[in-house]
Parts: sequence; C-alpha cells; structure tokens
Amino acid sequence: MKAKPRRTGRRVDTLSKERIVAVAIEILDADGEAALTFRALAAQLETGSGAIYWHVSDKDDLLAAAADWVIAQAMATVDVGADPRGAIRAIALGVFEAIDVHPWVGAQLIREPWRPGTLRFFESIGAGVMALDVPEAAQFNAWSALVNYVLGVAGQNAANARSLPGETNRSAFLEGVASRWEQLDPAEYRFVRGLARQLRSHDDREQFLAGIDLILAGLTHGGRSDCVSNANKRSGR
Amino acid sequence: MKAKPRRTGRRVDTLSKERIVAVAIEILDADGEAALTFRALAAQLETGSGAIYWHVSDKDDLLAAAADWVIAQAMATVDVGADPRGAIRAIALGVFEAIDVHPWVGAQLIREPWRPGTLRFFESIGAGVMALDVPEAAQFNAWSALVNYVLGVAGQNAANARSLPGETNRSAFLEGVASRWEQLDPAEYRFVRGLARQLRSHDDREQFLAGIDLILAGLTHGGRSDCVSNANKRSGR
DNA sequence: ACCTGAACACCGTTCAAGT
DNA sequence: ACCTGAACACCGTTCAAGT
Repeated sequence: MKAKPRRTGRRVDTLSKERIVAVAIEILDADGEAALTFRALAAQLETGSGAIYWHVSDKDDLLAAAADWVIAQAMATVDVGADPRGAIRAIALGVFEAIDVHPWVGAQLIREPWRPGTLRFFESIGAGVMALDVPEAAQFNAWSALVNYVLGVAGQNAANARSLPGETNRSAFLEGVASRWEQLDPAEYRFVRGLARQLRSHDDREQFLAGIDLILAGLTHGGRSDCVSNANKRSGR
Repeated sequence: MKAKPRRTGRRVDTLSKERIVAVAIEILDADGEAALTFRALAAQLETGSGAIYWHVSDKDDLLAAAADWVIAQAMATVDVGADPRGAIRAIALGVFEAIDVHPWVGAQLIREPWRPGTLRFFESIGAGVMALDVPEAAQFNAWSALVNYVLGVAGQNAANARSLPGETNRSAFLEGVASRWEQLDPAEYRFVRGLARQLRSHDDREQFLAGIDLILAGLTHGGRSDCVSNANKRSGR
C-alpha cells in the first residue's frame, strides 16, 4: 500500500514563483493571514519548505508579490471611461473591491510602492487628477489625498477582517462595536452613540464612494475661482 | 561580588499594567515593533515573562493598550478652538503628530474601536462635523471620510517607518522610492515619474493638512445649495 | 539548477511551583 | 494575590545533502 503513483521522472507541476504565489493567495483568502506559513505552503505544494526559498526571497517578498498580483489583476479589469471623474471613481472602486475580497491585501499595498500593480494604481489616479481641472501645483496633494483615502479604507477593512475570515464574522464584529457604542454616556459621546444605529445598516461600498466624491468636490471647488471656499485659508491662527 | 543590593522585602516598583505599557512604549519607540517581545519586556522590567500575563491578557491587548495610551494623551492635549473647522484640523493634526512620533500606533488604532483614546478621537471629529453646516443625513459619510483619511495617512506612515527606526531611514526610504520612480517609462508612468522630484522635498504635515482641507471643502460645498457640484451626481453611467 | 527536510534560533503562551 | 522561569508548540530561515 506504500507505493505512490510514479510520475515519469519529472514532476508535472514545476515549482515556480507564480504557482507559489497562487497557492499563497488561496491560503490567505481561505484562512487568513495567520494561516500562511512556509510549512502549510510547502504541504499544499507537496514540496519541502526550503524549496520555496529558491523562488521567493522572503516571507515579506511572498506577501508583497501576492498583494501585487491581486492589485494588478484589479487594475487590469477596471473599465476607465472617458470622463476623468468617472475614471477616478472606477479605479478607486476597483481597488476597494479587490481588497474587500482579499482583505489581507490592505496591509501590504503601502510597503514597496514600486511593484507593478501599485504603480498602475498610483499612475491611474494621477492620470485622472491631471485630466481634471486641477492646477499643477495642487496635483500632488490631490493625488495624495485620494490615494491615502483609498488605502485608509483598505487598511480599515483589512483590520476588521483580520480577526476571523468569513462574512458572518464581519457583521458580528460590527454588531459588537455598535452595541458597545450604544452603552456610552450620552453626554460625553453623543455623536458616536448616534453612529451605532447606522453602523449596522450602512453600505460599505456606498460610503466609500461618498468619501471619494467628497474629495473630488473639494478638488473642483477649491480650484475654481467662482466658488472658492474659505476652507483652504488657514482658519483661526 | 554576587550580592545584590537587597530591597526591604517588597520591590519598589510594583508591576502594574501602567508600568508594563510604559516600558512597552519605550521599546516600541526605540527599536520598533519587531523588538517588542515578552522576553525583552520581562528583562527590562526585571521579572519573569509569565508575570506580564497577570496584568495583560495578550500581546494584542498590550499593543492596543499602548496605542490607546498614546492617542488618549494626544487627544488630551489638543487645543480645540471655537471654530469647528479649526477644531477638526487640530484634532486630525494631533493624531497625525502622535503617530508621526510613534509610528507603530498607526497599525493598531483601527482594531478595537472602543478603547477610550480612539473613542475620544471619533467623538471629537464627530462633534466637529455636527458643528459644521452638514445635513444630518450626510454626517455619517462626512465623519467616515475624515476618520478614514486620517487613519490612511497614519497607516502609510506606520508602514514607511516599519522597515527600520530612525529619522535618516525615512528620508533614505523616500530617496529610494523616488529614484526607482524616476527610472520608469515616461510614456507609461508620466504622473508617477513627475512625482519623484516632489517626493524628496515635500512636507508630510502640510500635505496631510491639505487633504483635510480638501475633504472639508467638499463637505461645505457639497451641502450648500447655492454651490452644488456635479461631483455628487454619479457621472457617466 | 533545483529540491529535500532536519536543524537552529526565536517567539507567544502556559503552568506547576514558589512567596 | 502575585511572581518565577522552565517547558511546549510553533514559526521563519538556513544549509548540508541529494537529484
């Protein structure tokens, strides 16, 4: 009973960085960040743990490569229309949804901002900003605000999902937060208390886009002389 | 030579959660997140590693408590003026600067949004939003955009600083990113290439505040009927 | 060139034993 | 009630040895 089916000398699935990254993504999606160990990966790939180091330099490298693959995929399938505003929304939403499906990506994106997927994301947002009516001197800040916002929400989602994988878990987490918030002192925490109700029923995706729209609105109005806000002048001091 | 100075029975510094958290913050600030181990902590506290577990349930608990202490401190010293816009800017800047000094806080803030420091931060931003001219239905989204933006920048800073502690390291990191970006194909990465120059000389703090101002501008103008932007109507589809 | 898997150093956490 | 520190299970990484 010990005899295994013999391959013809060579193994069918040669080990490669692509295959390693693909299996890593499977493990990350299925069981979360803590489940990705070199031992689990080696077992799944039917090889020794040391073999992985031939193709991947490091665990950091593995995680970065996995995150970049997800983002590159998301960026490749984004439908960028003619309208720059719509393009920015579509790109941001594409990254948001990719991270929604693969929450572990959120924590990885920011490090190593020279990976192809991250670069595509950065450049696409930048192209949208250029296409808008934003003066050149303000473009860097506009780009930074958009990118930081997207990554902020991404990180938030990642942290929320880190506890345990699964959909039920997320709503349970929100329910837990909401019920804690409801027990706060009304005098001291009026706003947060009021948030609790809405926390249970809100649509993440919609709220994310509302934030993008807010930044875009500020961008357009801050730059137009016929509708200048005093928000851009330092208020007070 | 072996005789240690004998204390009078009781040890002078009783172990307590406060003292553990204080030493943990010292280690985190000095040598980064990777350096905080229960062994290092126990050595610094001159006790056994197991003793820490009597006061702290977990490493997660320890990190969350440390982050919350930093944020609570920052919130306590924020000077909130009368002007709601100035208050929001001051609160955001307070959190930004706290995370700038203690970069490891960035990654921790989001989890456990019921710790006192985090709650104070949430409530303060919420109070600012309420004080602004924002319709009640839009308050949740406005609050979310502001908080997410602050946490996004915070996370970014945390990731940048994670590589190694120290000031020189940060500028070296930015220099590395800039020089990589400059080698990109000008046809494909026009915007990111242009960013490289500005990346070296930009002021983090100023850029952070510019993002806050952008959201505030969008907030004011999106809500006013005399200056409605078409950014809030779905453009395109 | 690429793979194997035992070995190493190190970690969070537990727990019987002490005071 | 609180502290001690050895022990346990587990991890990333290395490396001599194989093909």
